[in-house]
Amino acid sequence: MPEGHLIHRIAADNTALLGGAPAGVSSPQGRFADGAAAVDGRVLQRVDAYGKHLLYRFDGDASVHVHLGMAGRVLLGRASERPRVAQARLRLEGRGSVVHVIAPARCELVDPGGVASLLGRLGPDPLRDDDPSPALARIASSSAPIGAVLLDQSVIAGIGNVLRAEILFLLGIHPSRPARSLDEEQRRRLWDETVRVMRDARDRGRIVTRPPAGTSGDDHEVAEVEGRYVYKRETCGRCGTPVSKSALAGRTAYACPTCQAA
DNA sequence: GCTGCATGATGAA
DNA sequence: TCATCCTGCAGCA
Repeated sequence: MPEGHLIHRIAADNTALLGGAPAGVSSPQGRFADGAAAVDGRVLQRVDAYGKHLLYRFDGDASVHVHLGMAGRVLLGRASERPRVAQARLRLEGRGSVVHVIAPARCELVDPGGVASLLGRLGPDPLRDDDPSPALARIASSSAPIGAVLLDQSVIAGIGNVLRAEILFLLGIHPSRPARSLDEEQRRRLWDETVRVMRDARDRGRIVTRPPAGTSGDDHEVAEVEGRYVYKRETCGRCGTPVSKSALAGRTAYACPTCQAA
């Protein structure tokens, strides 16, 4: 269930493990057998991340495009370990390491034209040092709620439901506010905060927006919620007001009625 | 055991 | 806006 920060982390890890060497490519589960056979044995140059998309770039202008959706996962390990081989849609092995891609929503072979059309559908990626101006222009002119605009991957690539909730909280902006009601300063801060939060999340491997208060529970789930202000919380992590939930762009949007101006 | 939801996206209506 | 696909899992019977 990865947002952009984890996709970038996965890309960097996969490149470090498998990049620059011939890769054994297969589809143990079978549904990507043809695509895997087409690049099996070729050199895997590197793995790139664009928003929530992964591109495994092979010699010969062939790439494997992976999108994990909500259920997908990527497992990394030594070639000897790793039990879940049978259900992997995509398996890559090289230099003593193995990568398993489990349950992706998308896994397909693409040529340079396919890569170009994919990238053409994505807005600037806060983790790629892209120029934010196209995204800020879209926000400035959109009458849709800012909470819906932030999930639109053609505006900004890589934001998911957790980041949307937490970034808007940090800015004190309610998700149902029309995007174009943000002033220039708010739009600039929105991009800057997004870059900051996503870089931090990529480096940590998880989204933490709320500084830890005391030393409490060792329960992982509890700790996860404690690191956030509103996402999936009952009460605001800053002021204690009950968090409000609403549907925006088909997903549950979380907000604090006190800290986030409507 | 079954249902529905989830850190996602698409295509039809 | 809805149905659908990818899977796992919490909640319920």
